[in-house]
Amino acid sequence: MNNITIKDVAKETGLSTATVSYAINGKKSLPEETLKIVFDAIEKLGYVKNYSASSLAGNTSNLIGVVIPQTEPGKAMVFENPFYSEILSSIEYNARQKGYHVIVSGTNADEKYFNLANQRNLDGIIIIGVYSADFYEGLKKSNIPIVLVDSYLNTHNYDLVKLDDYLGGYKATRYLIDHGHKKIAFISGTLKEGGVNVARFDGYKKALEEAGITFSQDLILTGTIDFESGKTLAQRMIETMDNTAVFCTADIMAIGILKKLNEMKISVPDDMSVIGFDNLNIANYCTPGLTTIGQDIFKKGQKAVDLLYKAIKSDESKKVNEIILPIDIVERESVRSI
Amino acid sequence: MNNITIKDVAKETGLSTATVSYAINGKKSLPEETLKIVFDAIEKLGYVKNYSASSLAGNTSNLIGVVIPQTEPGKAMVFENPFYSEILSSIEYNARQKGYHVIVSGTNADEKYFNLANQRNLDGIIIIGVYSADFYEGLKKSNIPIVLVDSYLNTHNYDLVKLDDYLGGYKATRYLIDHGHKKIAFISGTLKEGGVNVARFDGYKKALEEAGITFSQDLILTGTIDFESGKTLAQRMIETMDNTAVFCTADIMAIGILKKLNEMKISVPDDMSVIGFDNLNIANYCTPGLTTIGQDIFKKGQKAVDLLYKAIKSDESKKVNEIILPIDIVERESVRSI
DNA sequence: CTGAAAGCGCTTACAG
DNA sequence: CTGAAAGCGCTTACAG
Repeated sequence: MNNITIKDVAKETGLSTATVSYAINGKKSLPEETLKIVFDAIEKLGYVKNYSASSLAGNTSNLIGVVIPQTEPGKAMVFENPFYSEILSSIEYNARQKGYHVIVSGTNADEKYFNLANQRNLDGIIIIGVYSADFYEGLKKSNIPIVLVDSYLNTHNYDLVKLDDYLGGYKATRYLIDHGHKKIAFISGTLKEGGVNVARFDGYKKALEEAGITFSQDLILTGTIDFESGKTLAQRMIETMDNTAVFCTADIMAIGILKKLNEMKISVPDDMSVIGFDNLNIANYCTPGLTTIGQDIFKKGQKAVDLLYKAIKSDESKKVNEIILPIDIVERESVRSI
Repeated sequence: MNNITIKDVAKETGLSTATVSYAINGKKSLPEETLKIVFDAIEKLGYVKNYSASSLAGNTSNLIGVVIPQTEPGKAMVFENPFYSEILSSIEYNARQKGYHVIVSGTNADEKYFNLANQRNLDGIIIIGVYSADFYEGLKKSNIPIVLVDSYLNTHNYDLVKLDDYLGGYKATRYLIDHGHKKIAFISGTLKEGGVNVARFDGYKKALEEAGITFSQDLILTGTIDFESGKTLAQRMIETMDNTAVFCTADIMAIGILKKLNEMKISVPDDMSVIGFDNLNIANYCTPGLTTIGQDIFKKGQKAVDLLYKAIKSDESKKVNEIILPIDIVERESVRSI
């Protein structure tokens, strides 16, 4: 308590608090000498900036918010899908390198989030996934820089980073076709407008069409993006289809499929080929290893932070940046040729 | 921008900012009428509290910090072990219910963390795992309430929540013994003083002793708590021991063991029985399902928040609280009788 | 190149 | 029961 403040540094150096502040924030170019004096004193006294004060006075909080979808409104366990913990980890790391702290909040992503943004005077927000129109409207009221991750819904012209999901869907399906499969099921989370699943679905259909395979709605199954839903849909798949392969748009669901098939004594890949999407760590952990469409989640987080940082720093220049990260097939053991 | 402030509310209601503040914070008991007037105005104007200002003026930030161990100093990917994302999720959720936001930071848990605590004026800190003496020293300087999770190193008398790790180690080993195993390997992360592994190790030895089985150092292997290390140690285990079962003190490592054994064509549980610790989601995802010592991670996070909240609110009354959560065996398919 | 001073939006003794 | 006012620790025009 009774902390070292900028005043103490001023006293110690014989300079004014203004000069100390200028030195710390590098907003005015001060002579080398002055800088050294200030930084020496800071070092000596062990001064650290009080962000509450700085945020109040200057309207920069060095705090960024990350919005992550929740399975159910108001619930915990935002991280049941490891994709989110992996990307959050990357965001936190990259933000830290730039001097920002991260507030994750399971706040229902509705108008309410706008409150958090104001209460904490967030410098920027990274939004992962797709939300209701209300949510974006609410945020629009503030002028906080925003970066969208994995969203095709961008009526507000925010910066965004995503994958070529269409290509991913295409490649996954094509990979199965190249391995001789013709009856290929498609399992995913809800086909929500603006979400990644729709794009992946389109890629799936394109690959089918290109190979002269007739698309059938009977091979399509959707649920929620979690392990249990994967299990449930796997069972339904076995009961209602005679497919030889399945493309599942989320590894966490694909793992559920693997598990259920194993329980049903259906061998992967001997009796059924499975390909996922994400290349989560668990795709590597499970047995058989899951062949999947790999994305670089660390880089995704990094790019999101980079874009946000630029937007925060440059206020103006509202040209929209869109970064599309590459995807690749990661071959493991869950697909076989027939 | 140009936000609604307490002043606007004061103007709207014809009261002073002091009264509005009192109403919001409920620190003085105001007449029902006044409260209603204030809250109606707040509702009408859409006022939200500016936490920066509140933190500056009042020294309560409604912000809590969570310290999570890092595999390597300064690195990202704090969440390679899903245990951390699971407990963080619980902490965030429970903190939110009480009106707190959470800052996770991969800050190296050294003296530096003290800076974060000051910069952000944290109301409290939850520390998961065991750190260097420096770290605790640094924190001691502030008077911020702290709750330790999974630590036996408590020279500073902080509140803490943990498991009966000794009992867990005992039960796991006993379970294997009851299934006819006598040569039981022990695999864990570093046996760091004050950490959970030491306690689990003691439980392991106790069970052995009780069953009249001679302890052998040759059956002990330690590494880092991650998937890859699990794989590596599994190989070493197979090459150097003739055990029939292994107790691994972390599911994430046990999953690595399962994977490597599968690669080596050693069947679990036919050729080798494996029991883990944690009951992570992935213990359920993998095949065969991992039998493990289950802990309630959600509750662990919840209790940590509860203790912290009490400590924040009650300033005084420095009696140390210690909560020990129960553990249980979760039976799946990775252990067989011999 | 540097400083005096106002102000950011709250909280809280203190007075009435 | 309510209000005037000081103060928390910064930042930033403005002046010199």
